[in-house]
Amino acid sequence: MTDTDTTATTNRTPAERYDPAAIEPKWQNRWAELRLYDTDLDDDSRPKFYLLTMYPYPSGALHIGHWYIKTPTDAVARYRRMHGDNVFFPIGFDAFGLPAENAAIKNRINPRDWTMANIETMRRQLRSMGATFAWDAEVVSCEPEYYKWNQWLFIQLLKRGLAYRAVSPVDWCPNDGTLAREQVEGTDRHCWRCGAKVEKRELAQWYFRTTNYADELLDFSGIDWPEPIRIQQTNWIGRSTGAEIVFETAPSAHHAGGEELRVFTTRPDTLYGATFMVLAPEHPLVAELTSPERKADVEAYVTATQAKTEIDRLSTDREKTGVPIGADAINPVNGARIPIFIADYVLATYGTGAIMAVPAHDERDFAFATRHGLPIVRVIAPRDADPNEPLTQAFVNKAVDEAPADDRKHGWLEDIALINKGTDAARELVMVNSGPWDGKPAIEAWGGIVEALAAEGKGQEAVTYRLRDWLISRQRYWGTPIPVIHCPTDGPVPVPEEELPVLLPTEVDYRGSGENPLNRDEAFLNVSCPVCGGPAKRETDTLDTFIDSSWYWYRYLSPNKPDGPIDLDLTEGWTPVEQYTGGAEHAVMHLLYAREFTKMLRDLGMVQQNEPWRRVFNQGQILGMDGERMSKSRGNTQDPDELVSKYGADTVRLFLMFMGPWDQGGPWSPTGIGGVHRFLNRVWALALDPHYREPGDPDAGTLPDGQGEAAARTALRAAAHRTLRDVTADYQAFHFNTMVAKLMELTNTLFRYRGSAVAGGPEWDEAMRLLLQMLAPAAPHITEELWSRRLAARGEAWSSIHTSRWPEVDASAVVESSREVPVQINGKVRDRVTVAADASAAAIEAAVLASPRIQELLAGRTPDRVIQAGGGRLVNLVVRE
RNA sequence: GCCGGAGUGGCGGAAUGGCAGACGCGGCCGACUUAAAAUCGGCUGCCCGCGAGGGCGUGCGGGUUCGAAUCCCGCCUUCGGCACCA
Repeated sequence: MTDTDTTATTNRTPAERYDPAAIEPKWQNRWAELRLYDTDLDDDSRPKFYLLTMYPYPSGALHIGHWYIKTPTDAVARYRRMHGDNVFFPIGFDAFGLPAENAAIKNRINPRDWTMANIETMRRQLRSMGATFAWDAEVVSCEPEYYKWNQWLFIQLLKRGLAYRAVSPVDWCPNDGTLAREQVEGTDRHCWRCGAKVEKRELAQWYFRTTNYADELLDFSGIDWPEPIRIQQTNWIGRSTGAEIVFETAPSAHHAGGEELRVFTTRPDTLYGATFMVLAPEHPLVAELTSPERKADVEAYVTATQAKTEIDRLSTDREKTGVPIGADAINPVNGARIPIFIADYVLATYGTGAIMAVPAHDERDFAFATRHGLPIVRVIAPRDADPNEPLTQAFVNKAVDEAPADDRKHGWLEDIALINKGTDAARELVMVNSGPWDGKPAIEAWGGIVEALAAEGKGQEAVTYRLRDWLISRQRYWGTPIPVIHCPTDGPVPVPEEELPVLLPTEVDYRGSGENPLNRDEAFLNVSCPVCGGPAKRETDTLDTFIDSSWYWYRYLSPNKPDGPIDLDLTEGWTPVEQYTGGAEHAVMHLLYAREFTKMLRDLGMVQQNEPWRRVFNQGQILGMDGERMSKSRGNTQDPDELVSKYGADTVRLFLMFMGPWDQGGPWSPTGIGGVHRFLNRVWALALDPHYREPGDPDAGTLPDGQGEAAARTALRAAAHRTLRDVTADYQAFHFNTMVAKLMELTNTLFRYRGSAVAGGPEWDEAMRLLLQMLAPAAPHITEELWSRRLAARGEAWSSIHTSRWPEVDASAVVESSREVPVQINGKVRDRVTVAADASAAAIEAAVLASPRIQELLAGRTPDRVIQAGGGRLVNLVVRE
């Protein structure tokens, strides 16, 4: 802290210094006392505006990244209130999750104690932002009052058949149990905690039937979301239309054959070109079909596959490895025997876990065939081409490559349609090496072959998705216990609703391991079966925390409702949420899970809407100075408290908004925060002392050259209203950085007139009022202070600037009488001419041609063309050389 | 690897088919001050030129257009996500 007493000895300014430390707590307390931002959820007299920011994970202390996320959203809340909206802007904590367990194991404390202490710290820090959260509505997801309803909803979904149990593999460490992907380290895949080699283990786990909703999730109608998020979700869902085709295994020395092998393909038209088949190494028939002499190789390959991540397996530039299993399949259309392989580029979780390989028409299959010396048979070719000429690469579709880019995005079927429409790139493609189909147009084969198969019961059209059902089981302590009891007689039985919540035991001993401690908690584990009363075991898996975050904003509306998760009446009045803001890293998973969960809630009758949020804005992520993600463990966090004590909350808020576009994020750097602080000081100085003349400015107190007093008044008013027009648009579009820049510009303009004849006059006064109101949502404390002084000076009773009405643009103030037109010759700016604001095109052209500089450059030539762009905003003279 | 975003002065960024570099930081110069700090004002993309002025310039290479940071094609770099981090 610097000693501010020295100001008394300088004659810099007679006015009082801007001291945020004195102002900010004062107004924060005043707002709290007056309950200025409490939301009356039953007030129907004003438009409702539900503004939601992603509830934070209580990781420890707030860092600057939290401020980056929250303060612009708070500015929006304040901006909407100034428009008379009834704004609901709640906050809570996403309190279950892995970091609490990691901290608990490491420090031998209880995850709940760790979490609750962090929440306490973060609550205090969130208040210091001057944010207008509706704290009464707070939701903390690790409280039984909340997770009880996770359990209740799970049971409803189970009864509806939307939750089910299936076996699937997890990454498993013998010492620490199930591992998250981030807990598996290195190419040798060892455990992050103990270093042991990670294995796969098959576990029975719980799922939600997400895929039921796949088609509906592709439909974004009725919501207004940024296109990149919609595209990412659409690609994540990955709908493909194709066919399921039934192959049969061929008899062999060791095997009778005749098993069905179903494949999914998007290219049934290429069926005659299938020269081998590939199963996922995890395919259930692999063990059975493998011949004795291939067994060792196949098993080794299966084991090797387990050590690979899906990202590795799907990488298109990796060598396409695989091994034959010593069995053949029979192509249903021509009876050809084709060898069966396993290869890791085929995934068990997609389609049927098996493909027919058509190397001539698929790049991955082509690579595999080339590597393993398998035949490549072309079945589609241009009519005039030699069908048996060897291919150097997969013939995916030459016509597609030459088609206009927009058309190329569509699939094969559309491309064929396009070819038949006779586009420039169109070329007639015909079937070859395809028995009865030879010579027929390729466009007929796709549907025709599927139809023929269907007639014989050997295939049908099918749709498959990249999206998989949602695995909701977690082998962890710190989460919502799954309310199920496993009875040896009755199987898995839901816990009766009147016994909810199934409480998480408060005492927990990790014994230094990541293994779920619930597995050895005898008191928790041993229960009687709700059906037969016999001895039974409680489920020890807990729910994925993405479930907590899939409905918390509904709970905010009635956080204490004792007899159900959601208040239907309030929900109907207040949701879908008008605006949701949160990190871009959530563009797919959280934002998709929660959409799906909302649709399930709708099907349970808990809500009457299809989508949870009308608008979504993903802000960028603020990184540490090292360019890495900010985290306590990396030690690259910035403590906002430090900055707040030095500059005040208003400066920090404003600086975060000014840094750059909000959806971009970027590495944190405090460089430049002084400039924002200086800006607030200038606003302060203008408001307190309009007549002060700077001794350091030679022009202080004078009007700009050639500007009379009347013109100065008009110019001041025009600047204020133009700023209001632009700033309003910027708030609306979340362009906070340019919003601040425009307020700085207006401040600079006011500074130019400070101490002059127009300072303190009605136009000045209006400009000051607009400046304070425009700045109020972003810098709430300083504007409230200056507003209160302004009211006092005018002898008016106090009322908060934040309840004042957002001003209206006076369009007549914005219009100008003349404007400057840049003049280009062949696209290079060579001159500017001034014309009347309403000058006609002819008048502009005349003015341009009359310019001495332009005449000189034209040197007697007449322009070949005169282009007036944007209604005469710019003129381009085209002169041929 | 796949999907999505971004690349512009010394730095953060503005401009999304029409004046490249708004606004701010930093730097230089000046005013005020005994002085320093603070504050205020001016200049500040690069190159050539005393100057008037000219040339070059938005990651790289091509293209469309009277006109491209912006649109299209092909690359490069970087950030986010890839299903048990939240």
